[in-house]
Amino acid sequence: MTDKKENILNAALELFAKEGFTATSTSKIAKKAGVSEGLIFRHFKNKDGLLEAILHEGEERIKILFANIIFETNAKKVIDLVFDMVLGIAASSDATDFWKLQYKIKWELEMYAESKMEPLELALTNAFKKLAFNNPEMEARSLLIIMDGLAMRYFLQKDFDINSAVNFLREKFKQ
Amino acid sequence: MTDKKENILNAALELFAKEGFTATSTSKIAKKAGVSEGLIFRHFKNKDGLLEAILHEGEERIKILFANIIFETNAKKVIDLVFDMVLGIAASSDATDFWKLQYKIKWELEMYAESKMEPLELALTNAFKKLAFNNPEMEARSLLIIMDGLAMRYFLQKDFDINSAVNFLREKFKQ
DNA sequence: TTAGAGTAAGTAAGTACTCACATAATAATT
DNA sequence: AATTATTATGTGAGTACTTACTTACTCTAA
Repeated sequence: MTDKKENILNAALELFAKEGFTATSTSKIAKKAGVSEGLIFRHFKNKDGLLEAILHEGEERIKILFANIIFETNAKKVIDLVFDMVLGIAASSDATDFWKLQYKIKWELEMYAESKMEPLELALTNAFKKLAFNNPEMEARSLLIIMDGLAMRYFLQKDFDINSAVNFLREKFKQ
Repeated sequence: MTDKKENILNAALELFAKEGFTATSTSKIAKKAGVSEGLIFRHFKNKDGLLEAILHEGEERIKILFANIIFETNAKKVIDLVFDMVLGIAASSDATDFWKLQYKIKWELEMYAESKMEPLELALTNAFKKLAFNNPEMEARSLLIIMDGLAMRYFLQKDFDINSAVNFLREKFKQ
């Protein structure tokens, strides 16, 4: 991958996350990346292709992030790691941009990729089963719903205290 | 309010909720509403003004919806009514469009109006206090976070079973 | 020498918005 | 009551500008 191609991907990620996909023009991306507008179309065919490339890179990233949780055998730790993941995203500004884009795209283009979350949901179900919860499937699903709620607040509500919210909810899943 | 003005508001609500604010052009709205494009600007000054008018109508609607919950004195019922509200939104297709817009706009324009939810959060805090929960503030906040998570899934995940999710989570807040 | 990386200057189709003008409803004045 | 003046509602054709995308071209490295 050439430098300029990477510049385009970085600039697009940042702008899409900040302004949204439709509101970000290819000329804005080119300017930010320091390249000619035509180069975007040389490398990615069209604007959709550029988004696809970013999302594809993202999938790899998500896989790696999830792998650490999925391969954990201690049930209690699995649940804890999911909460830690949220705090981890909030701690890294690079990860924040990336995850914000994931959510923004979900709302703007209405493409909820359930399959992406499936392995995590399965790992959680298994963990709750081990801990003898009497509805492990729903318990796992609920936890992921809560994650979405937390993410939403974190990204959109300026003064949101994610740490205290995460720690409180963590306790709710302990007994 | 004239018929044509109302047509514009309805068409815009539907299109904004479906396609997003930026992605919806004023010409599309005019066509759907069956009016000339110029009339939009006569009535609402500009595209932002049109959105503002829709959002303002929405605020009144939210106030009415919340009032029923806030004036409930039975603590257990307050919590139950919040869950009922979510199911109510899912049951009415008209309410669905309206609430979907609220969320879409949040993400697209990144304006999270915390103040809108404040009275509801207060009522919930009070309810949890009455029920002797030992962190009623966080309990209330968590419930609203969960509502956001539920809304997100309902609007974006096609096969999401909101009824079973709501009923399961309802139980979690009972003891 | 040939393919990929890169650019500047285009393109047609849209974008939000304006303006001159027509008509309908309301108010004021005879 | 009848006429006039004034506003509010509505339109169609236009505006300047932006949009995603193309094309013809140059440069560079293998």
